[in-house]
Amino acid sequence: MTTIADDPPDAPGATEVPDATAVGLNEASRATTGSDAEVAARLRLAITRLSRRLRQQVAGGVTSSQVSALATVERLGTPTLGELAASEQVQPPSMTKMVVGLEAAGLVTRKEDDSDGRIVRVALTPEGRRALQRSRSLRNAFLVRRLRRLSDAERASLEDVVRLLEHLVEQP
Amino acid sequence: MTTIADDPPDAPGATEVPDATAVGLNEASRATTGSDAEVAARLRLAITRLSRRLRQQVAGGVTSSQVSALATVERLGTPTLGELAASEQVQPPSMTKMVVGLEAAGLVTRKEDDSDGRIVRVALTPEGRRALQRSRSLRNAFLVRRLRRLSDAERASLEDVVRLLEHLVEQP
DNA sequence: CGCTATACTTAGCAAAGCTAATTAGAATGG
DNA sequence: CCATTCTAATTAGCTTTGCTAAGTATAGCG
Repeated sequence: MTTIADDPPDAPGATEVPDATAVGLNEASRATTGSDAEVAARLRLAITRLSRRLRQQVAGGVTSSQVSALATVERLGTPTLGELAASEQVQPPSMTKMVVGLEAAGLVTRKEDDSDGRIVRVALTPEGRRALQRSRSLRNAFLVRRLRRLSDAERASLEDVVRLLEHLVEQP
Repeated sequence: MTTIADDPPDAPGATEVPDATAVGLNEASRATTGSDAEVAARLRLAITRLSRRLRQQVAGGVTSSQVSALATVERLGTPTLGELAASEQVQPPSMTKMVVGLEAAGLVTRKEDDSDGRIVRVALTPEGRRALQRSRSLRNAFLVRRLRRLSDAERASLEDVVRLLEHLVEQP
């Protein structure tokens, strides 16, 4: 069961956004608003391509997915492999593979749980923590460079954008 | 452990508040963002995870990357393979492979250019066009459902968000 | 005509995901 | 207390999507 599949057949286009100008972006082009579906389509394509670009930035010998996993380990403390997989929204076997790689690279440790031998707990090594930080500065340089070229208004709303995307991801 | 004094105080995913209304958007004052680097880090993680989710939605027998390519072909008319690769920001060999797949699936045609035998032009077939539309409704349903759950303020700024992301992607 | 430049393809590899099946340990019921 | 069943992780094998390096074919130029 892929967490994602089904959903209510729902529902009418709860479309049109009344008060624009919410974020200080160019309110000129707002008139051309498309339907939810159209915005969704564009969002999807943009995400797909941007992600592609980011994935290629394999800086500091750590890949994008690895950084994501490391960041989640950091956030959760010493999660079980299953918790980690759930948090990253991948299947357990995928996370096993990822963690094996990270362990081989010396970035995390795996340790059987004391009270339950089935459980594997994952923790950051000092190297892992360093890699995470290095990645934060190094790899993000690419993005930061691009962010710099945005207009002031866009930059100003960036944090909101991020919040929105995070919110979108976190939904069940 | 520790040994690592200077860690950024908060982890990227640490916005542990998936509460819709809690995400207060806009307010010009928000321009006082965290550092560029920190916002960039969060943006990257959000993009990575969201893209992962979207990729899993392989609806209608067409994958996410295929849809992206089809959409670009539609947008460009009958691009050369090189133009298509550039537009999708992948290397030519990757696009060759992709197009071979799409052709095998009957979604595009490949045809040598009349005046230049080296050039291959790609065009949508009627099936390709249909697949694109089907995907737009089918696959986007997933996103649309999520978008519906956003707060009004978030929804209001969605189009700006998309514009910003598109802008980010398009940069050279 | 021969050389170079361009456009695409082939070959081979790697990352990151999946499902199905297996193994090992925990929990439970007769 | 053992057999069964459930749970957590792993193994095996596959797919998609990307890459680089090297090859092929055509164009264009001197």
